[in-house]
Amino acid sequence: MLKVALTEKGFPATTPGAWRVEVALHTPAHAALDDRLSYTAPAALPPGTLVRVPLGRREVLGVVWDAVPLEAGSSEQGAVALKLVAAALDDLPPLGSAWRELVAFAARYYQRSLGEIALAALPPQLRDLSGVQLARRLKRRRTGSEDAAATAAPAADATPEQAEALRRIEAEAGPFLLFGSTGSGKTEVYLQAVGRLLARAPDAQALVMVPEINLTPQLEARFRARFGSEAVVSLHSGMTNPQRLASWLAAHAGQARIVLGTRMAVFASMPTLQLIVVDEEHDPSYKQQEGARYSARDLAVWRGRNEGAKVILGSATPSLESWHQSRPAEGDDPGGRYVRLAMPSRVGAGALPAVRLVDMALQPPKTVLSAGLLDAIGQRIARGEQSMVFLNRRGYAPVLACGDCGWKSECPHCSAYRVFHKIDRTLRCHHCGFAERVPRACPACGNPDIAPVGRGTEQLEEHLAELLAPVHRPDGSPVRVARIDADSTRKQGALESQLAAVHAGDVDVLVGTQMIAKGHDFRRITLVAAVNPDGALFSSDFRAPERLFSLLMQSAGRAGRDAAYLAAQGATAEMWIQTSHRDHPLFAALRRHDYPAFAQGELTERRAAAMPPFAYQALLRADAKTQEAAQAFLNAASVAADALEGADRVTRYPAVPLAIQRVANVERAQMLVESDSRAALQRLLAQWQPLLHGLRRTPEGKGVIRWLIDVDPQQI
DNA sequence: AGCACGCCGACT
DNA sequence: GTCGGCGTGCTC
Repeated sequence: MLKVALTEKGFPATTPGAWRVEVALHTPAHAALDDRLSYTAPAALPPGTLVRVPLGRREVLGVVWDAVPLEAGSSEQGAVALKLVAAALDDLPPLGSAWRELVAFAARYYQRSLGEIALAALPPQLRDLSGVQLARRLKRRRTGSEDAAATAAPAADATPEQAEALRRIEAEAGPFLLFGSTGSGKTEVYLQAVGRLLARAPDAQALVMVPEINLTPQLEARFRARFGSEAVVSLHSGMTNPQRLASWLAAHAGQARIVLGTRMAVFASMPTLQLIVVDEEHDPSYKQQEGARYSARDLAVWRGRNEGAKVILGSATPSLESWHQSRPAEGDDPGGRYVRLAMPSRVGAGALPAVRLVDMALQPPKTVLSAGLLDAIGQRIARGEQSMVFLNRRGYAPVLACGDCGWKSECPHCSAYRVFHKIDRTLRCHHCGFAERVPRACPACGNPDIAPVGRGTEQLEEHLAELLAPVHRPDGSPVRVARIDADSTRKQGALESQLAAVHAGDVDVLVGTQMIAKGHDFRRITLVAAVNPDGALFSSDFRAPERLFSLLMQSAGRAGRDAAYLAAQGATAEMWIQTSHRDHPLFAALRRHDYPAFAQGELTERRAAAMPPFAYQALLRADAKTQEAAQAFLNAASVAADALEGADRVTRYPAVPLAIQRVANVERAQMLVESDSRAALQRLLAQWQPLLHGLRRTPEGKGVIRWLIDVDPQQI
């Protein structure tokens, strides 16, 4: 550590080091500060070196971006007296140019500061570890990992479809969209693509991303079994800081051949990266929803092209962006930039489930579970099979209301209702977290008769247990209903143990939110039901149908995963959907498990309405003390943008309140900004940034708490 | 973002 | 009389 003999503190700034270094620091985007600050150093620090530098009264971690020699005696445009770099972490190899290019691109594209992205991409522990501690950590890593080179298990035989996909991945440049139905063995393609790479190139690295932390353990198990434990590390926010640091160091040093992780892993330093896999590429979780709002999937494609690494995007229901980008050439249309690889067949799984639509308009009013569905679940239980029931609403009931005076359980801090949780007798706001004990009587009029309105997973669980009480399992024992959602899995390890109970057959009916729709492979589930999916059909968010279709397809994929089991049971897998809109075209495509037809319909509409992927969008959002202040800021920003070059190519819509306009006593508004040219949109946003800083000082900026730009927003 | 400085209410 | 509320301003 500190091989460059860095000068003691208090060294006079008038006799600085011989070099001026530009350092990227975590300075927030809306602080009107440059994203690189200049310091002096007695030696040339190579770009990518991690340094500690003084900033105000504290000392922070930064990344050297550039170093230039200082002319002896020249007073360096004289403006600011430069401080000295306090320390360089030069035991660590500098971050490579490819990594810095990725960070720089992400900062530019998503309108954030360089240092914010750079520092967010580094393991948090680097920030507070001293050089000595870091050196010790590096040494431990090196000594601990010499053995166990290849305990690799042999690959399974590829099906003809898998073999063809692999052949094209080898032969063509990509990026590839691997369009494989649930159960088609996409993971096996990833495994073999990685396997071939590692066998061919002795030091190559591969990055494999999944949308959720919950999905990493099973993926990790498969990769470790195939390639040996030493080759594989994980990177996700569920790890402890020391674990994350260890994984990050192993990837940075090139020791880890395979990095598995969630969206943050797209920024992993991997000096010999040659393959990137983005599994379930359509999943909205790849878009970061706070801080720097980057899309890890889009960055993966950019990174792959920039570093010459192959990119595989995999999904059974691709995002419409990726689907459109992978369209084949036709007539005048040269086609998209991605190569589409289709794997329609399921491997070792039963036929896709039959989709049954229950017309809720024909059911008695207030029916939660139709008699037909209940009966079907009962039959499965009697045969020892399992069922899964989805409802995308946590808690017991979304609202508690007084029948006398009309009081409802509004959150005092948000424009939303507090959800009734029966288990701990609380009213909880799902937006700001405000929780109170359920009142005994109506707080407004004293009426003791207050009642839950609507239903959530807690109530559905209770309801199902009651209705199914007369049914018995094959051995005569009573029915067991379980629930998995964000509430039931709050404790560490709770999800794992609950999933294990389902696998062990201790559960007959599993109730849950979309959490259970993703990835988990249950062998004995033969029936899946969506109780009330209608909300998304007529949502104001144009992406809602796309998300619903994908969720229902994914859910359907949970049923009948094991062909041998289905055959032995003499069962057929079923997906039940309760809806009041059974003629909706979405369901027609779903019935046939026909994603291409669904996508074509949606894309036709999107093209006609000039919406993504035929237009490029960004949101300017403002948070303020009052809704008027938030909107005034946005409108002033819009007026200011008129003067910018190329403003005529970018449409700015009126400022509107967010769907939930107040959260934790902060009023929120946004403005949609749209163009048919990504470059034009980018140019405008880049020029807009300084104007927005300036606006904070004007009367229109009064009361504005913060503002932010969301490029390629997921939710509008 | 931190972390200061700076001017007004309830307590060791 | 102080401890501390968070409003405003600065960081090479």
